[in-house]
Amino acid sequence: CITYNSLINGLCKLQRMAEAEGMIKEMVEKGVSLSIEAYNVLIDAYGRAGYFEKCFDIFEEMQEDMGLKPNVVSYGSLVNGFCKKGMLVEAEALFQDMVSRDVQPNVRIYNILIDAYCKQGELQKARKQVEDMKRSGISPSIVTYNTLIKGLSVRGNLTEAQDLALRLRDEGLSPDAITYTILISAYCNTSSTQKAIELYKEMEKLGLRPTSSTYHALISQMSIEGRMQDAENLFEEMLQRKLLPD
RNA sequence: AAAGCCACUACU
Repeated sequence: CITYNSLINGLCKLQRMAEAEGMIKEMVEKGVSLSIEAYNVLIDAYGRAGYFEKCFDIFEEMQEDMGLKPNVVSYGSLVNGFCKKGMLVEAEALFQDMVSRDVQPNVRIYNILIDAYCKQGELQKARKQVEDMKRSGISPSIVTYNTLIKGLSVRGNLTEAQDLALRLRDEGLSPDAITYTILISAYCNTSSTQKAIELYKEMEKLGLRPTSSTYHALISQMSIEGRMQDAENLFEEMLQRKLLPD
């Protein structure tokens, strides 16, 4: 099962979807039972490529051939495909369709929608989606917060982004390396270098591992400011951590 | 060792 999945997944990632699909057809003909995961990776790959018709075909095929009902991952994959192409109307419609079929949403599919709203600059809709999610009994995850924090940062609302980063603790969550990297990059981009450095230190204190993009943001900002020694020190530190410069 | 190896967030 895992081997089939990784094989199909590998083919999909290599954009050899026709082969992946052919393999599935062959398996169906031989009467080999296919997992829902195998179908889902196919939906994901076609969705990312924008072949939405194909996705709907697969939704039907999986039911007809294997009696598999699409689950939240099947829907999530296609909703994500729509969202990444900016097709929010279709994404919302599909989400509603899923709910009407009694497939329970989870935090991840909400996050997909929330991210799409943020990327379109629809912060109000994003927040509303978070409220809807909470009301239906689903708690936000750190990804939910990171998504909102990024959305706010991009629109220059760093104050609120920073505030959210504090408030996520009220939900029993802890910021992760991505939370810090988003904020550090945002502060660097607005030349609030001191603030960025403070966050970097805080991150260290919490034992969160900076990534190469965390360093990249700090080092390039320091270079811009002519703080070559600081930049070099950070560069050394990055190398010591076996992170490659990007 | 166990887990994980089907969809979500920074950078790419």
